[in-house]
Amino acid sequence: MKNISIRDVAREAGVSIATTSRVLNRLSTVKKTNKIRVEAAIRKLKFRPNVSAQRLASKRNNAIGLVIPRYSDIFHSFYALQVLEGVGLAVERLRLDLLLHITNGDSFLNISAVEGLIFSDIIGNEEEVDAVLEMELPCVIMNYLTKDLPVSCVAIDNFGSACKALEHLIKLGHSRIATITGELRSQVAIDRLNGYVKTLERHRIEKRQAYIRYGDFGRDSAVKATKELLRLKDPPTAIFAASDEMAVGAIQVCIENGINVPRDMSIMGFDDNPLALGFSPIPITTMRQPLHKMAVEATGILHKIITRKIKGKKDIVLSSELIERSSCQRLT
Amino acid sequence: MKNISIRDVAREAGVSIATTSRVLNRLSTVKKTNKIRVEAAIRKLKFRPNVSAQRLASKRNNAIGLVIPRYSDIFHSFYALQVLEGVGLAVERLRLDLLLHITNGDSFLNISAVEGLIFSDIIGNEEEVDAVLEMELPCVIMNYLTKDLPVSCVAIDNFGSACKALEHLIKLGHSRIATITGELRSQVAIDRLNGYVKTLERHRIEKRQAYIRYGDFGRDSAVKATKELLRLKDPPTAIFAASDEMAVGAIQVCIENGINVPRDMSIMGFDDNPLALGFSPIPITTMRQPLHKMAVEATGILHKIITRKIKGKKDIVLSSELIERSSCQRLT
DNA sequence: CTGAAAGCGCTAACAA
DNA sequence: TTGTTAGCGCTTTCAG
Repeated sequence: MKNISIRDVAREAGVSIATTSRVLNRLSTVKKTNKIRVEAAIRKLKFRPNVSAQRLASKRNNAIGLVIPRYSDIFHSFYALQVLEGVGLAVERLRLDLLLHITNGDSFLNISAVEGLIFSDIIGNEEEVDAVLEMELPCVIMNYLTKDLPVSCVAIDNFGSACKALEHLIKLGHSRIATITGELRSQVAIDRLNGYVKTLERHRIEKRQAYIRYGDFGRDSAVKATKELLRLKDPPTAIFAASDEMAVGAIQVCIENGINVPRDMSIMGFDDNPLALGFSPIPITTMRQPLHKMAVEATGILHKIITRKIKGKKDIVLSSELIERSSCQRLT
Repeated sequence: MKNISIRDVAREAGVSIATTSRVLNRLSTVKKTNKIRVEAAIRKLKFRPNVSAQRLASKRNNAIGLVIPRYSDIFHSFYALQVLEGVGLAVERLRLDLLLHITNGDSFLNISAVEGLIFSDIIGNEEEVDAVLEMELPCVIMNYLTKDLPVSCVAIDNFGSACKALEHLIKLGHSRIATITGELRSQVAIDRLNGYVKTLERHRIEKRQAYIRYGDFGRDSAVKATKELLRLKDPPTAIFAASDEMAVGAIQVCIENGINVPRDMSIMGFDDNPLALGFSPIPITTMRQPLHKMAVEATGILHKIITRKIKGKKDIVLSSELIERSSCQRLT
């Protein structure tokens, strides 16, 4: 039993290969009766076009690559998952194939297998990005804005989001507001910290060095930081944690120390990460990042670049949304 | 600037196309000097073979597909992530392309784009599995054992793992052991429950219906179940939770109720899921499932089937490992 | 609206 | 060890 090809379908339908190809490609220049006959033949023969041949002949390949850096714990990251899901959904709608490439930078995706690339993050993949750019392969970078590189970016406004978060806390009457930062080697964490600082300045609220504690997005670092904050002679009345995981840690420490959240301490998270929120004793007020949307947008832009509906660089910045739950309260 | 092809390389190197192809494919029948010249030409021209042409000509395509069901929260699942990471790693080592297909069953992966398929789970993809089997496309199913289907399976011995867990608790002197099950529509949850039941029987320990509480793998369900357990006139001294998430919930409830874990209550988890364990106030004793290994094995088997190093069905069952931490204690 | 035919870039006999 | 050449299965002019 050999594989059936377009030839067999053409013969079965009593038309030429060209006509068969036309109905395959939905070209409208086919007489209705012929179209029907071809479609019947396809069904009868269970014909599936050979994508490699299609790609070779058409010089299109209808596939994009998603490259994800291989950190040690990238796969414990809510971020990676949302990206994957968003891109996965988008490619399905766009009817593109998705080639997944998880790399620490030492291997490369075979470039001719895709028409474009999405980098879920630039960190750890700088070289590959450069290489791709040099080959003029369409590409978009997520979660990072660059003015220097001629490449489209889709990112979240972490600075603005942190500002929004702080505004909320201030509006609730807080002025003794601490923050637990994320891993400051990441731009994301820096932006969130800057948002914290700038908003305090804007409101002429005194900044205290002791209120800035350095975390790493993980729960343990927040546990440590929160304990330190509670030991302060003049402890804060609110904590802005740069991640929900850290917010959960902070809440747990407060509870263990008999401090009621939110009555005695307002705690705000960041991410709206259900993985973390599920473990919180009380619902956390947080900033919801449109990660999923970011991924969908990135895929859409890439597709438009590939199909030449966009030329040049196109950046998108998405903003986060305040999700009020019950871990923050008006200062009484 | 047109794309450079093998032709250009051959001309540049002063050899034939065939020879060029040979060095591309690492066929050892090429004279060293020619090999070097070709390699130099490739580098000079920055030549990258066109994979579609290679695939069309060779009838191999060096790509496999991973199909992941699109549950509403598949992407909050530790399971999906471990699978993805494991398969991702394996394909990189095997130098295969990975096509990712996240589906709720209504769309299909273009079969000619891959040489084989891995199903991360059979649930929700029964039809696609059947279709694939019918086309005789190599395929392996993860996390599910079937004797009925002529298809290779790689799964974890959930029954045996649960038995091991119970043995541990019993060895610690417990006999009033409760369990909080997973979502019983899944085979995994059923197997774990059966392991619980069978081990109690084997040790002639009285089974009480009240000690079996039905959860859904999620924290909330365990919170509810644990509260019920604590209200019992004759509460258990140990709880075997079918997931770490549930174990965390159970521990939190105990602590809230002034019950010391592990002194007054031993709690055992399942999964060794760092996402959950990080939120636990105390380190959880649990069963570590080799999910990552399962994914790597599945990829390996698929590759062997494709390359005909294996014929027929080949199943692998992996067992879990007891990870002793501090949420369980000898009954005093 | 249709068909013949020329490739797409590469692999793999086969012959040398 | 090498080169010649016939396809792989499809798309796409181009002429009808």
